[in-house]
Amino acid sequence: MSNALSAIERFSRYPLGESQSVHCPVRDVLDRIGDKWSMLMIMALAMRPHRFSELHRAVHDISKRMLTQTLRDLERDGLITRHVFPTKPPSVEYRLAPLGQSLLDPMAGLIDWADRCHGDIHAARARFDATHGDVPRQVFPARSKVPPVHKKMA
Amino acid sequence: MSNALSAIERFSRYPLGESQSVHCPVRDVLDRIGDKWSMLMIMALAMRPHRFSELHRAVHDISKRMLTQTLRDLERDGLITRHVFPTKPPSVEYRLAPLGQSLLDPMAGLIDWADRCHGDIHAARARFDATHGDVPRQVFPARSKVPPVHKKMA
DNA sequence: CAGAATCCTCATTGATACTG
DNA sequence: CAGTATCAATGAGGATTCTG
Repeated sequence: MSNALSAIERFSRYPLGESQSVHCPVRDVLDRIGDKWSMLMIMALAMRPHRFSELHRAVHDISKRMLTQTLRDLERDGLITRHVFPTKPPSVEYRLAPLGQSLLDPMAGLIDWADRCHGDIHAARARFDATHGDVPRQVFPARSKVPPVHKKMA
Repeated sequence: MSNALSAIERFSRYPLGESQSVHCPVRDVLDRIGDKWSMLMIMALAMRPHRFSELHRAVHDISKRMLTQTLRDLERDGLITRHVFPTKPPSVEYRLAPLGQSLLDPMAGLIDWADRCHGDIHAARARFDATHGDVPRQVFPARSKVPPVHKKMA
């Protein structure tokens, strides 16, 4: 539980700010799996190869548009591979590339953490909401300016 | 490199789709650290406590608005704590809560992965772009409909 | 200094219709 | 089936201004 610091410190040699994710590994990884669907895709494909529709059914609250785009980005980054079988109708299978496999362990660590801690998190959240429910942080009397009429009126 | 599957499978017992991040640990963790700044904050605070402005300088391409909001969310979830020193001018210090500490190891695993693999990823990306540069996926002749004039014309 | 409040823009996503 | 193309809506995030 302390070798984490080594990674943190190694990371901290980067500017940490302003880097356009070119040098900063944190932003790099977040841009890759931090989006809404990539990690779900990786998870599904970790079990076994899936066809397009299978993935759609597995996640089923993703739109076809985002499914296509997410898979395309993952393929582009070399995390998954795409195999087209020229049947009729066509059938396309996606599988985890070795690079994607190498991501499974780090991801599993994160999932384990989420599993262990989501209870504490929800508890903390409930506590926070109960405490700071009102009184946001400081109390600004909200000097009356203009009545909040704020409609763009097409 | 195989105990990852245990986590994956444990995860796969969840519906995987449609869950509003209430039951799905993957979405849970992504909603928490998958945003643009949370992980950076955790990293910075992993080294030592920081004051508001210190964090702003450390990241310095975050706006004060997002800095405030991100810190607030992290505090709400119990990952960091906030200590107000009633000096003049006020000074507020943020530190990692135990719950936040527990996240360091999983995060470090991810950072390590990013460090090791971003080279391969960029290579794969360049390869993909060179290959599929045009010819997106299938070749649709793009039946001429309307010229792509598509400006909202305020 | 450490935020809050307001406004506004653009990127991400969803919905729909179409195709080989 | 496995996408593509287009449009519409949402929401995250930035810029600015104000306060104790």
